[in-house]
Amino acid sequence: MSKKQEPGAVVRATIRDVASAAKTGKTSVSRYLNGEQHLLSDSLKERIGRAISLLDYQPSQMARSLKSGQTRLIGLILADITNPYSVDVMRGVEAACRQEGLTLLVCNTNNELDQEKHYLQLLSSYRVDGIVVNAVGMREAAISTLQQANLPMVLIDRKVANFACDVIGLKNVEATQMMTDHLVQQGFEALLFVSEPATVNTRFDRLRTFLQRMQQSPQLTGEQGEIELYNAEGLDNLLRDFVARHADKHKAVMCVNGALTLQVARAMQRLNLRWGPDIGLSGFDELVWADLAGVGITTLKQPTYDMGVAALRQLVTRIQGNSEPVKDLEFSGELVARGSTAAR
Amino acid sequence: MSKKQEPGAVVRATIRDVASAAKTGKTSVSRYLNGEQHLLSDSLKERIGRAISLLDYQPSQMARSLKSGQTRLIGLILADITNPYSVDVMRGVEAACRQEGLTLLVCNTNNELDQEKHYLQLLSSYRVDGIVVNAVGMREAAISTLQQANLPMVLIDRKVANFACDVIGLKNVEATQMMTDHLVQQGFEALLFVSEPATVNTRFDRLRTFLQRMQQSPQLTGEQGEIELYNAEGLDNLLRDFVARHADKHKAVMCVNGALTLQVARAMQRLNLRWGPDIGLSGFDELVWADLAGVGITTLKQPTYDMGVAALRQLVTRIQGNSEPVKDLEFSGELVARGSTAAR
DNA sequence: CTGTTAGCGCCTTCAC
DNA sequence: GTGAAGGCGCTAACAG
Repeated sequence: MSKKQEPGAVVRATIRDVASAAKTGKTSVSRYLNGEQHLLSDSLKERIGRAISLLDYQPSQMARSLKSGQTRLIGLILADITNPYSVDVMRGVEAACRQEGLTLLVCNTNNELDQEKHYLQLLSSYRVDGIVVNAVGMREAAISTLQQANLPMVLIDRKVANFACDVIGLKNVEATQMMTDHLVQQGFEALLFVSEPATVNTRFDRLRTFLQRMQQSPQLTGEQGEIELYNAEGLDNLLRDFVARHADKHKAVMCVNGALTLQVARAMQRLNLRWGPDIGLSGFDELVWADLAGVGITTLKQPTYDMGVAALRQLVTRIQGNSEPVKDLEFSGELVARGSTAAR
Repeated sequence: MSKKQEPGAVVRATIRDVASAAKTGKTSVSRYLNGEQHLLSDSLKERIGRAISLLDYQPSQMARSLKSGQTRLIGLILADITNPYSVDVMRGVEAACRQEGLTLLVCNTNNELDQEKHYLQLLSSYRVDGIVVNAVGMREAAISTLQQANLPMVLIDRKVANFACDVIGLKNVEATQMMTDHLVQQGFEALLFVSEPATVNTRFDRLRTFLQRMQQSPQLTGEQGEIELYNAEGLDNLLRDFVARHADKHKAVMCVNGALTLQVARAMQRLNLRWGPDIGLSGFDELVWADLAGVGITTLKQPTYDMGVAALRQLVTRIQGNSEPVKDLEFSGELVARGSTAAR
């Protein structure tokens, strides 16, 4: 009698089927599969090989991992896969995985905490060897529960409060100073730092550094604006107001990340403000289209690929038992000056 | 004696540990976990709950799936996660998964056949319930082996030769005609269709349709150029040559996909050709920056999100046992006319 | 209400 | 060279 067959549950040959088809025991098949073929006689190898391809047999990783406790799987949790930054980092992680013989599984949390929790749970319950996380928020406990679970983890870009974990990120202070100084040197007198709500430390660090730096030049104006990414009207108002209040000064806007730079550029277009001639514009994160938009948009490029590689390497050392104190691995960014911040 | 502990293999409490900590049997714990709590006495529930949180117990999905044969997991294989098209589709797939209570695992093949094979194997061996695939190439057998394995699959955008499978894609003929007609109506007389090598049917279909359509207007010139995505020099030459040979005509370039549109825009910038004033430019796939680049770039927008949703829904019907003949689900695109194809 | 038992598919001693 | 037996963590009869 055939065994219970739920719809969608696919019938697969098992090692036992192969064994009986090859008129041998499971052990020999297992040996055949695990590179111990030198222990088998030629005729047996032959029979097993034939049986495998006949039955289209594929060993169940599920069962294998259950036995071994190891999966050679790495999880990558991304807060927003729409963000080119994330994708670029991912490519680094991926390349490093390949080199280590690990397989990468990617999960997108869509900036939702629920999803983050869900995927963290899932990956953990599937016993991945480690997880690289670009967290949604910084004060969330979801992630912490897994720390106890002793599952190796590495954070990317964003830290999580009360969670001791290696973090790979940008030298935010240095980068923000570079960018601020650049704008000042180019002759801008009133600067607006636009950020999404500072729910992650990265945004906060950049803002803080910007404000500190501006305090060193009292003759200049440094302002901040906070805006939700897709609040177009609010952004228009923010910019309009900023421009109006500094009609007689050279003005520039600095965006906390690439996603926001896009929105600000759109807003400027709506307001008939040309970046370059009319107003300065710069933003964190490189954009593939930065050269194509008007006179070009100045960006602060992060070594995303290298950061991804570094994240995975660090994770691997943890997986291998490295128990040094956690550390921050910070990378320097590079200012790519373009027409949007040309000297006045 | 503690059991053998490889580095990186994490110690986890098992259901047995919980059972003994709660002074009960595994079954009760299992029941507790699987929502059959009404069968348990309050005191037992209490004890089990305490034991679970004390030991920080997390059930092993590996073992669970091994038992049930079901994973509620869906795999998504993307040829190029760098491509916004793919990411947009993915968001649709993801949303639909969530609605169905499925979990999505994403794999990026980086346009490498090896990787595609690897991930196909992997997902299959982990017994995912189904796979959505954006294949690397169209004449590859790797994917076909899994067909026999009876694993539900749906293809996105690209077909695979000799592989009977549902395909979700664009109405390429209709879309190409729309775009071609648009360029003709706008007064362009010499059109160049630029494509990456036609290793996937989508590119081929679009090219074919373009050429057919151009034959209907013998007074116009329709040419084609094939170029590798990152061959900048070759692309420059291609464009330069095209422009030179049609010095006296209104010229336009049509790009087979979004990634190529970006490269062509860059090339035009290098050659000091302004899209709009100097030469027409249009491309398949919407681009977030299409409005920001000069006078704007005309695109053919695909309903990517809806396509992702449709792909998953179709996959789910297959998982549930739907055995209708395979079908092509084709979606209409939308021409978004911008300054780059303004009438001459 | 609760516990015992028998596998899911695989790998790994251990014995022949 | 080869195979039988036990167990990885879990669920689902089947008894009490």
